[in-house]
Order: sequence, then structure tokens, then C-alpha cells
Amino acid sequence: MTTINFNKIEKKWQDRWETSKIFEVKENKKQKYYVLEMFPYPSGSGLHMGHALNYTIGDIFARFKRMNNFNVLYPMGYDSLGLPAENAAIKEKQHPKKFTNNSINKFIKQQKSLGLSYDWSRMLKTSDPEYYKWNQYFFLKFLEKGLIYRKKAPVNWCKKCDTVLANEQVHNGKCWRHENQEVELKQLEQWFIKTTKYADELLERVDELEWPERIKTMQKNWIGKSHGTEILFDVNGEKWPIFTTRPDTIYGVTFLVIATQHERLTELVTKEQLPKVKAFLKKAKSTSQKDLDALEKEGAFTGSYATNPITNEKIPIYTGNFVVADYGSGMIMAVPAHDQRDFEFAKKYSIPIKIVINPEDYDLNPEAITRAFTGDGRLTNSEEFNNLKNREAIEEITKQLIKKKLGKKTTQYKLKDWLVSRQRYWGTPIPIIYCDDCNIQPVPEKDLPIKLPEKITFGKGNPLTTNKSFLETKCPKCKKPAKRETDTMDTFFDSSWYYLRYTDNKNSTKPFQESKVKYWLPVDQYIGGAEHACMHLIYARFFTKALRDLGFLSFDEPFTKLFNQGMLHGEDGFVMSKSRGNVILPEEVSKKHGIDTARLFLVSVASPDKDIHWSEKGIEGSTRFMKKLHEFYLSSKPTKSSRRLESKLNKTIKLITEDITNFKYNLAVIKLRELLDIFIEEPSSKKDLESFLKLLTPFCPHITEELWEKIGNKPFISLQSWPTYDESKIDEALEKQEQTINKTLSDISNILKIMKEKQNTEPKNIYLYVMPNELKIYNEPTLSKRINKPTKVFAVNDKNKYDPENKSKKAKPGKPGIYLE
RNA sequence: GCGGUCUUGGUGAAAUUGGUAGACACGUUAGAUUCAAAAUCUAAUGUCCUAAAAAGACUUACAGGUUCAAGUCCUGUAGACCGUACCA
Repeated sequence: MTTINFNKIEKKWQDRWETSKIFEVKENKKQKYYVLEMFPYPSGSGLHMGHALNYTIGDIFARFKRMNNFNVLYPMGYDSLGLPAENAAIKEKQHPKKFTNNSINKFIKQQKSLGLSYDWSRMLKTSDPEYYKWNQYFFLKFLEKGLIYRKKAPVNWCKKCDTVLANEQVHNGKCWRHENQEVELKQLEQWFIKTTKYADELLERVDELEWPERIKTMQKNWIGKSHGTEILFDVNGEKWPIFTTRPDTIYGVTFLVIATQHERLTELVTKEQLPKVKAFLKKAKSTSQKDLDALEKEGAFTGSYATNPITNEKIPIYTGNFVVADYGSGMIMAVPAHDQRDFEFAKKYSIPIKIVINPEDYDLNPEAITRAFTGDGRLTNSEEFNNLKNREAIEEITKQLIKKKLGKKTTQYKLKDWLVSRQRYWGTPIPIIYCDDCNIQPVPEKDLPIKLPEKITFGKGNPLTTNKSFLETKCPKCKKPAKRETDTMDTFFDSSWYYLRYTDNKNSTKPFQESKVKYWLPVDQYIGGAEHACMHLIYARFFTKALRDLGFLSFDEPFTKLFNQGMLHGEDGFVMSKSRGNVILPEEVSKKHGIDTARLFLVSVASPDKDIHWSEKGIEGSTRFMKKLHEFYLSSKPTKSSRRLESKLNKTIKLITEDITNFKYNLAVIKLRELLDIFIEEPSSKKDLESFLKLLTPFCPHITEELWEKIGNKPFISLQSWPTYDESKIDEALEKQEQTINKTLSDISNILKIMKEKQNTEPKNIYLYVMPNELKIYNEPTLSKRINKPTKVFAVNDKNKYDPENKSKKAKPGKPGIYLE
């Protein structure tokens, strides 16, 4: 038994790949293929097996496409701006830049040791001013185009930190650093991008994407287009629009509810009600929807009233924590009889419940109902609309509202405009200057990038607000002293266009050269987790469309195909993560088993779109395979391939090609295992031995390079062409026969076992009775050898057969009668 | 609350359009090899009935339904997970 020095082999080939630059690409005449994994946030703890799985999935695909003669762009970069670096700065007193660069270097080293075939010359980091300069540039372009505006929006505020907290930094309504400090909500003027301008296109084009259906459904629901009616309610002499999909229930409206986070809530709160409302608002724990839903459905009376435009009834306005501020107008008309949440709210605050729709077969009793009736029926208590079917009433009532100029038909989206302002240091500075005289001024393009100052103090507020050298500047218009914007951009801005920058990552005069983007884009295969279904993937799609309309691009969708990999779980069954403490490090696995073994194991456990469970025992199976492979190739002597091997090989090439194309790597590995066993049993030609290595090389690139060289070839197998198959060599009948014979042999051994155990007899001769047309597939010497007993085979219609117990009657097609004596 | 996903042997899992459930691997057991062990090889291995299944019954979280046929489609129940807009 030879031991394989995996690590030596790995190092050897990783070095050779790097020095020969074989994975670096340029635009050429070949057909391009762009494979991209969602770039990582370089966390301080480095990458674990879960990341390794993600990149292995992409690397296999990139290697496969490369061997199929595509010009493959396969780059890697780092989403290196963001909260964790800043948290580390606060907690560990380390500068975010240093923290980030250390993390990136660690990531690169680890990724290289996984044997990933990236074009490293295209690497990018979003924390590099040469990158975020273009964030600022695009921000200004969007501003010019009218895609950006300012509006008040709530933030989580910690008094002790004197700063805004991310939802993640709020734990049970308390600050992450100050356990006793209740988080407050504060309204701040912030920057928004009009993503809703593209809502329709984002929705419509979902259908043309080759993405998993569930992701497409999630996106559609996230955009959430719905048709309805906007009704104007009179509040203190002003018309407030209210969006509803149920104008048929207008006669049943007994109160209005405004969102607790509504910009104009305070205008509605009367002096008398102020203390009550304030007390209620304090219960809000953070701006996150999750936290909001965890709260009991509650509200408070604002003290104001509105007038129902149809009935002219005076109805109270409440504020409630179940109303979403950014949807519709942030205020709803409540119909307790026909909406369950309104019903519960009305019960809680003793608000009247008025029935305006009855089911077809009986009348509801307002005193007796225990829940809202949300089904269809006929109108009641609705004056001239009584007895109308409610579906028709939606149309009729809307018509009348339009006639009276009290409402209109509208479309609403759940999709909100994108709040890009962040009150943090480690992000792209928003290129805006505030001047007392000239107001809000964009930074001139020639002054970009606005770099983050290096000398800063952490711990109290946003470091940018206290940094004079950053803050103080001159107004670009009147040249008087002015102040810079201290908000930075949401990092989703960075990740919305990075896939474009890879095509031209060193360009210092433009974000990218149009011709390069035209050659490489769109991304043919994007790979990443389903957690990005709604946010990153919508922002990136939006960005593409916005840049298209600004004349930078000439395509509509950034990611033609999308693959969602599953998550890696540790041996304890939980998702692998540092905080769980169940991480497996690639370095350690590599030392023990070799990285090829780990790659093979990771993709063979289960279908890559499902969650994968790591198993220290399970990887042994892959190790055995690698040893078997290595040993076989070192001792193999090429001759001429047998028919059986040729059939199996050609069929396997065909099937594995399909499997890899469909990301069914687990099935491909199974076929490779079966194929190797045939190679071990049967004679094979040099060409076929080479084909096997080619099929395996996307999965195990190092050992296959090594064996490719050992059997007398020049490097690199990574640059070889994918094997083709010859349909005429695939012999399905041969495989069927093999199955039949195996089944028969297993039956015989079973009978032998029983006879030995129970009767204590050991038959000497075996007789098989088979269908006459199947006679040719049973080879007597082979059978005798495999059973280790003399075996005779008869056709059931053979008059001279030896069959004392008439077992030939038992024979069926594919299943012979068996007699032993 | 809204939206999405999952549940198959002792374990990880397969099952392309609804068509032989459990491929492949781990583990376990037995045998071979060995002074012995490890490694390797060979065989068996869903559950139950049975002396024995080559020839019985049952079996894909649970309860129903559609169908000649359901792990797969539909309805409901239970449990687990993901996203929910300042984590990326």
C-alpha cells in the first residue's frame, strides 16, 4: 500500500497553475462563459468548509465549461466594507482597514489552497478607494437622473453609544453593547433610491430568468404588485389617501390606523393623547419587521378623527404596530367585520364592528361573531349598494369614488424604495456637500474618490461626524466653507455592480470599458445562497436596469442562470458557523485527507442544492476512492479496451456531462465510482484511461494533473478537451444482462446459505433453466467461476435437460429456475 | 403577520415527466488475509412474519383526497429551517 502525499501534489500543481497563469483570460474569438460565485464578506475568522463547498461547486462548473472549449471568466473578489469590520474596531480596537486586509489575505491564501481556478489578476475589494470611487460616481449619476431623493425614515438609536444601531446590533430591544439601554426609534433625513421606478420591469422580467422557481416566486412576492383603490379620507381639512384592495367594505370602516413609524404621525396626535401614544411608541424595539411582529398587536388613539368620504361618519384614527409605514400611504382603513387583524384590534379597544357583507345563505350577527368574515357575499348596510355581490361592488364603489373625485384606481407594490444611507464609518462616503447658502451640492466628479479618513476615533457615534479633516470642506459652487455628508452607503450598493468591474478591474478612468462588459456580460451562471433571493438579487437587477438607461450597458438582466447551493451543517446538525463552534477548517481536512478528497466528499454527500451534513466518517469513503484511483493508475498497463468497458465509459461520459450541466455532482461522482470499478476489472486503452481522468479532473484537479503526468502526458489536464462519447459503443443490452446475472448469482448464494444453515448440505452442482432467447447471455465457465461450483445452463425447452424437480417451470424472463444438488 | 423551503432505512442520501422506493456511501455483522492489529478484499444488511422469501406482508412525518399508478399532485395537521428591507 503506497501512501499518497496529497499536500505535496497539491502544492506542486497550485504553483504550476499560478506560474503558467493558465486560468487568466482575455477577450477572444471563442465563445465566452462567465461563472460567478457571490463574493464573500471576508470575516475575520477566515473561511470554513461551508465556504469551501460553495467555491468548489463553482470551480467544478468553471473547469467543466473550460474543458468544453469556452473562454471562461471565473473571478473572485471581496465585499469588504461593512459592519463586522467596524464592530471589530469598536470591540478589539483594531482599525477596520487593517482588520479587513488581514481577513482578505487569509481568504486568498485559503482559497488558493482549495485549488480554485480563479483568474486572480481580476481580484477586487470594495474597500479599495479605486473601487468605491465608482460607487460615488454612480451615486452622482443616479442623482442627476432623478433616481435619488431624501426622506425621513426611522433608525434604531442608542443613547449611550450616541449612534445608530443596525437591526443586528439590537438584542431584545436593547443595545448590543449596553444591556440596560433601551433602543429608541428616531426619525432621520436619509437618502433613498427609487427602485420602485423599476418595479414593473423587475416583476415582468422575472419570468425570463433561468432561476430556481422558488427564488422567482419569492422575488415576485417581494415586489408584491397589487391592484386596488386609493380613497381620500378627510383629516382636519386635509385629504389623506388610503390604499385598499377592498373598497367594497367602505361602509364598514369604523376607524383608521396609521403606522407607528409614519413620518407624519406626530401631526395627528393631540395634546391629550400624547402621553399615551408616547408610552405606546416606546414599546417598539427596533425598525426590523421581525421584531415588530414579535410584539403584541397593539395601538393607541391619536385623538384625531377622519371623515369617511362615502358615509360622512366621523371615525377615530389610531396608531398601530401592525401597519407598515412604507406600504400604501402608511395608513389603513379598518373594517373589523371583514378583516381578522382589524377585528382583533376593534375587540381590544371596544371599537364598533359594522357588518357590510353577508354570506349568500345567512346573515351575520354583529353581536355574535367571533371572527371576521373574509369570504365573498352580498353587501348590506351599504345604502344603494345593498345586495350587490361584493366582487361587483369593488368595481361599482370605485366608480362612484372616481366620479366624486374621492378616489382612484391604483397599483401598489410591497417593494420599497431603497434606503441607502448608513450612519457608519466603514462604507462608501456619500459624495454630497452641505452648504449653508447653496444647500445640497453634489461633489464634482473630478474630486472623486472621497476617501475615508484613516485617523479616526471609535466608540462614540459615527467617527466621520467627529473627524474635522473629513467633515470640513468647501462648497463646490460658492467656495465658502461647507460640510460633507457623513452618511455612507449601504454595502448592497457595492455588491450591485461588482460583476461588471471584474471585466476591467484596473481601469482608473472609467468604472469599466463598455466593450469588455459587452463581451463578458451577462453572467452566464451565478452561484450563491437562497438568503439573497430578495435583497441582493433585486438590487443587482435594479442596478443593471438603471445603468442600462444611463447608457452604460446594453443588456437587461445581469444573471442569466442562478444556482442556489445548500448550506453546510456541522456534525451536530446545525449550520456550520463560528458562533456555533462547529466549524471544520479546510486546512485541517486537507492535512489529513487531501483537498481533492474533501472536494470530492463535499459534492458527493448530497445534491449541492440541498443542505449538506459534514461527517468525519463519511469522508473515509472518498479517501478510499482516492487511494484506489491512485494505486490503479500507478500499476495500470494500457492495452485495448474491452467491449464492456467501452460501453460503460461512453455511457458514463454522456450521463456525467448531463449531471454536471445540471449541478447533479453527487450523481456524477457515483457514476465515476462505478466506472473506476469497471476499469479495475477490465482491460483498457491509454485513451480511455485518459478519458477517465478528464471526467474526474473538475472534481479532483490536483491528483488528476499528477496522474495525467504519470501516465506520460504533458500538463495540463485542466486545459484538455472534455471527452466525447460514441453512442454506437453504448450497449444497453450488455448492461441489462449484467444485472440479470447479478440477481441470479445473489439468488443462488442465498439458497446455498439457507441449505447450509438449515439442512447442513452443500450442493456440488448448479443447474439453471432460462428462457431460450436468454440462453446466450449465460456463460457457463464465468458463472462456474463466480459461484465457485460447476454450473450448467439449459433452455427451458431443451428436451435433454437435467431437471429432476421440474424447476424449469419456475423460470421467467430475466429470472431463471434454479436447481442445486 | 407576510413570503419561501424541508420531513425517505441504524446514518448521509438517490429516485429526470406521477411508473420496480432505498442507487452510491458511512456504519454494523460474518468470512479471507495477518503472529496480531491496522489497512485491504469478499459477502450480507429497510421493517415484520417465517426454518427459509428465489415465492408473503408492510414501508417515504401524520390524516385524508385525486389516479390504473403517488416519496412525487391536491387539502389539512405536526415539527424543523430560511428571508422579512441597517448582517452580508
